[in-house]
Amino acid sequence: MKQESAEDKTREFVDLCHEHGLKVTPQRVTIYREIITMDTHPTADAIYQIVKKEYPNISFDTVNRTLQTFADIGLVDVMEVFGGAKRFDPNVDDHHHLHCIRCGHVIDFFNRTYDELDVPEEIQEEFTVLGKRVVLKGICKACAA
Amino acid sequence: MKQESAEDKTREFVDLCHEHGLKVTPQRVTIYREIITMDTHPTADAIYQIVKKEYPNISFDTVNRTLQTFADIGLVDVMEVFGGAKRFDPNVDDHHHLHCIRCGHVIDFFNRTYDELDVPEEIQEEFTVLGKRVVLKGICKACAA
DNA sequence: GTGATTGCAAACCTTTTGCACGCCA
DNA sequence: TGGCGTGCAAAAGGTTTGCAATCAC
Repeated sequence: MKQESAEDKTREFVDLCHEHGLKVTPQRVTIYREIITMDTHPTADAIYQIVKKEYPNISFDTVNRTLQTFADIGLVDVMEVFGGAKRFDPNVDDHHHLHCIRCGHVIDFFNRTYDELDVPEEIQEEFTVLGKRVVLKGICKACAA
Repeated sequence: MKQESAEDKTREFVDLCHEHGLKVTPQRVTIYREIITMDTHPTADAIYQIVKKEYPNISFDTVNRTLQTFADIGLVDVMEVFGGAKRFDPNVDDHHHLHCIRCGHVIDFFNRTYDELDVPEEIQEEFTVLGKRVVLKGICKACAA
């Protein structure tokens, strides 16, 4: 979790685009700048609604396609959801999820022990593990009340 | 994992329906009998295609609504998916998932250590944990080849 | 200049809703 | 018999696709 200035972030973004042969368009920059400040798991439409304020002419398709592109280059994750619209996770650092089965919300949490979970030999033989996540299912405080 | 005869299973199902005030209809019995034999994570449509063979007049809606009903009474789980159609998990025992980011398939696996993972105090204070699952993200053997 | 990207529209897929009929309890 | 459950049809919601115009390199 290092602090970076907005310019650093933008430079990083430009580099990443070039690495993957992607053009740096104002639409992509705007979307990028919006999502990196989010700590929720927005749908494409939610991002579209926010980006539209700064860039009124942008189309939903551009936002949606850009998010797919960002997912392809590892800039965002596509989240596991339980029905409904696809959600994107701007936080690609190791983290875990609390999933409230009542309201459906997914809350991020961090836990070093879970990050360092051992993967059994027999699974590593059959499957190349790239990341791991613990999902806790239950009832959040708001819903319990 | 105890073995049970088909009649045992059906009796169990009838009991469960009565417990929840649900009527035992031939459609529900047929769907139930089909899904308990599955070890995959079918979509509603996949189940519809299979059930239709045995019960040609059944409608997709009935299958879909029945699956929701089954999910409500804990007979199946609604799976977390990464876009696309909702998937149902007929296996409600504790288990974990391998998620192949290339083909999108999700493979079940069982692991006692993961089942017994400790949940940190500070989370239990904020969140009533009902279940836990480890999701390993990576590349499956078929896709690696 | 040229190929990637955008914006628009239509198509597609899945899920949800409303309603009349039928069947289980 | 009463009310839940079913089947059909339409609507809604989200994603994908095709194409012409535009823009970054």
